[in-house]
Amino acid sequence: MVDKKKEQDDRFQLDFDCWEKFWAKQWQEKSLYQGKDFDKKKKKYILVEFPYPSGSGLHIGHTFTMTGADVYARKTRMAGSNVLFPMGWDAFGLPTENYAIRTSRKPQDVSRENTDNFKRQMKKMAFSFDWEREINTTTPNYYRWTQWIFIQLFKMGLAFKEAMPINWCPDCKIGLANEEVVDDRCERCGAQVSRRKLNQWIVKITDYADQLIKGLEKTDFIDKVKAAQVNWIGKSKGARVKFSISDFQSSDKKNYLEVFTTRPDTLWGATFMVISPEHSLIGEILSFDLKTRNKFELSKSRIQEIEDYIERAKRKSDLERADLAKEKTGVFTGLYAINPVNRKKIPIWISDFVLESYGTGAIMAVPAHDERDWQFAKKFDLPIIPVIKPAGNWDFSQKAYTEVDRGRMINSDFIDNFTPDQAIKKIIAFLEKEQIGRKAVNYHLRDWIFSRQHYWGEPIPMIFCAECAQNIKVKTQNWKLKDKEIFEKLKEYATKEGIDINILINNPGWYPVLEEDLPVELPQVEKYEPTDTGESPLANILNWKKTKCPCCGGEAERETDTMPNWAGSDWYYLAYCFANRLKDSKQIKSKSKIKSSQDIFSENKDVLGYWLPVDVYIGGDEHNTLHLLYSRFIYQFLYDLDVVPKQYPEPYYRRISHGVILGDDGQRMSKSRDNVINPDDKWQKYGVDTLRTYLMFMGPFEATMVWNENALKGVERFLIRFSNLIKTQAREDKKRIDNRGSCLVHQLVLKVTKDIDNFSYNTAIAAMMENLNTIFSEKLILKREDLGILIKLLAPFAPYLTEELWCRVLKKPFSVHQQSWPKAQKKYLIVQKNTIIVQINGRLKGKIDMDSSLSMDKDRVILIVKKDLAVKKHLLNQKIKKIVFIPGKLINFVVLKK
RNA sequence: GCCGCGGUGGUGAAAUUGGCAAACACGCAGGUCUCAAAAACCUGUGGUGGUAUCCCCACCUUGUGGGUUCAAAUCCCACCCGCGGCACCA
Repeated sequence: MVDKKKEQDDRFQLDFDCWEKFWAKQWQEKSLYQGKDFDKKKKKYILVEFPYPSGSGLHIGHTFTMTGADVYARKTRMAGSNVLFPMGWDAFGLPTENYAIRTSRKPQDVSRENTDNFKRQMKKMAFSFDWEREINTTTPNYYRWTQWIFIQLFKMGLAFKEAMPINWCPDCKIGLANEEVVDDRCERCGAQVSRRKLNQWIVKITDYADQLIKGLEKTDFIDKVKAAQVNWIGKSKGARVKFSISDFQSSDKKNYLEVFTTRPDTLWGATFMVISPEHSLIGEILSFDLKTRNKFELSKSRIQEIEDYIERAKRKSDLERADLAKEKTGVFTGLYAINPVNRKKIPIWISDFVLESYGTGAIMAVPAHDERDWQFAKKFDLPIIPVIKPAGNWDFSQKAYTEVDRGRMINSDFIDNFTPDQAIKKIIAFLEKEQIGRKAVNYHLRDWIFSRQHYWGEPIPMIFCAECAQNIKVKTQNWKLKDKEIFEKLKEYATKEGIDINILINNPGWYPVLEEDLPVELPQVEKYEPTDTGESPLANILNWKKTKCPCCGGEAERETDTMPNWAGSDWYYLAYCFANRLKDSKQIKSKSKIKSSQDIFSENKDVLGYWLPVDVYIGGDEHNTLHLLYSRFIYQFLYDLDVVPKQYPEPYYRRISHGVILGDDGQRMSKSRDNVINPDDKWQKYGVDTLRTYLMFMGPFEATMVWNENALKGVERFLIRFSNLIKTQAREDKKRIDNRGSCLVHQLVLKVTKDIDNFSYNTAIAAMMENLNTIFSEKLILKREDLGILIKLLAPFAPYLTEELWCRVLKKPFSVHQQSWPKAQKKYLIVQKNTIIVQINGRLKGKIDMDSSLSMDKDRVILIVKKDLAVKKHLLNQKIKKIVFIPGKLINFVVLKK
């Protein structure tokens, strides 16, 4: 043991083990890093995504990201801001539940252990989080408000239950959101996803699609993130157009097909229509009686063909259906539609390239001007009628012409000769006037499936009363039979709870849990195994499930689904602002009855107003379209509810993407590849400061980087040299000091400050290394105060070492992390000498150092240059045509080429 | 296909308001120290060629090909490649 220690000392010369323990204790006792509500200093809310505390502990990626955030937070704090830099736990989730099932333990216990481990590691890494504000999404005091938000969504008509074909993972036994399915496989376990129809809570995020796009304007997200979100929402502008169906009326008296198109200008070119295999019209067709079948020439074999096609489409996976390379398939329905602009009869086909979930599930096909329609027309020999004349020659039998900004309309009646752009405006006006269509927009964004059939999540705080449901359904179906008593009761309830009665009618039997009864706590259970029936394990806990109807008082049942993982992280950045008040929300609850308006957000509007918005949000690209979009949506919703401050409609101002660290083989780290870097091993071997500084030196903060242990040793060398400099010069006899040292140090202050502000940590460290090299090679002696400045500049990166050097070597007062960030002093920034670059025809021929005042004067520079031996020879026998002079920088002689 | 980002030594990279390409670090080579090794320190290190084995000089070099300019890694045009996201979205 002793030998090992000694060996380490000899080898590293950094006694990090000793200081880390010592200073960690000091910091803990003094709690240096608290953000102070309402402090007069400028506030800065610096947020890094909170982790899911998995069993394997903090991995190197977390360490990297959080170090980056911590450096920024530490520097900002030293520079005089009141910094809020909090941390918490996004602890609901499947891995914990699965682990708990495997080991027959409680998820609560497993989660607590993981959280403790993460926290220990973060403290070791010296992340300057404000631990007073720690939050955990799985504590009832926290998810009480996650549930409250859900209830508000319901009350505003943005949450409803509906039978939805969902992506079902047979391994996890859980319904997945579209976002959780990657290439037709479960994002988590990789199992092939199948489709199931289940009753699911749906949140209407699509209602906020426009607002979510528009809100981006106000933020300072990097382009990549903005683009990803806009792309994900996928807004298209166009028109909805009604095509009547020839000789047909559906059971609900509809005799038309409505389509969405972005190209209403090409309406005259529509030669057929296509509906999705899930379209409701198909059900009608298949249930035709014999007479009707004959009318539409629907022979037995044709009906069979349609049935087969639909059956095949059902079995196809989304991936197969989306395969662009495959040939178009389809089947004719026997029905015809009437093109509303030219009264032409066009056939209606079924094909799986039309998606039920986008637009109206039906399209008008314009094969001359749409690639897919063209392919379909070619396959089934349907007519291709051009309605735009391209600028040049175009062979429509070879390819569709899809441009909008060039060409002229033809074959199109009153819009002939217009450009497609102009034609779109004309035709929309026409459609609206004739009431056969209207301007419309569509989004790729789908509504958010909010139900999960698992134990370890927030219970959805809803109650279902079968009795009420039955009554409401009867009532709405047959208004005359309305039961006055039930209606009055419903009305009374609706008024008391502030819910629009129509919402209750649209969701028969569903009521939110009374807000004063929140949280709906997860019951302690024996078994967490998910069931194969599509029901949550909570469904088996009968005494928990059983409750009273908030409306009629009769027997009712709780919703047993839980919320998705994203729910808790939707508002966590708000929770940090009032984390201390979250802790005693139990007390608030017991305080008589709270009014429904007294939610925790409204109550804390002042403190939210102080801290919001998040100034810098650091996180991974994988959350750009999911977490970031969901949480912006929830914030916008709360904003519209008027429970958060009105000053700024977005939660986050700036978004920074962090990079990824690959294993030393250049591959993504994974256990199977055995290339995982464990931060614990590294700090034990090299110390926390070396690890932190290395992580920041590896490359640009947002880049993908490869782990290189040798480079880490290089950083270690730098820290050793740095501490040697401070140690030797702290005791140095200070007689030989000149200004050169101070000039270098103050220039470094400028550089490091700017670089940290731009998250350009690698160049900040490079500059410090360069500075150190210069000090050594020029054998400069630094003033004590300059040594102090160097320590402060390094402090955000290497907090332990710099504290040691500051307090114990320079003997300055504790703590370096509470010192003010150095400012570059003008008197040290005045440059005495300039290097003039001498070029001939733009090629470097020499450099001449001269007094900076001289270097600004063209004639004098020319004189000096012409005298300089090294340069002079290049100018002999040359005819100078022109001289380009940049004062203080460069002189370029343009000479005639021989 | 669409959107976004990128392509610079042996490696990670720096330089992006046009003005010294390769800072800083790794690696490598040589040296000092040592019985030896490690560590540490010092020196060198883009390529090709030239009476180049010493300083020296010329030319070439930032994915490819053009262009603008006194001057281009940086600006413009065309193309190639890589990464990430979306994708039969009407």
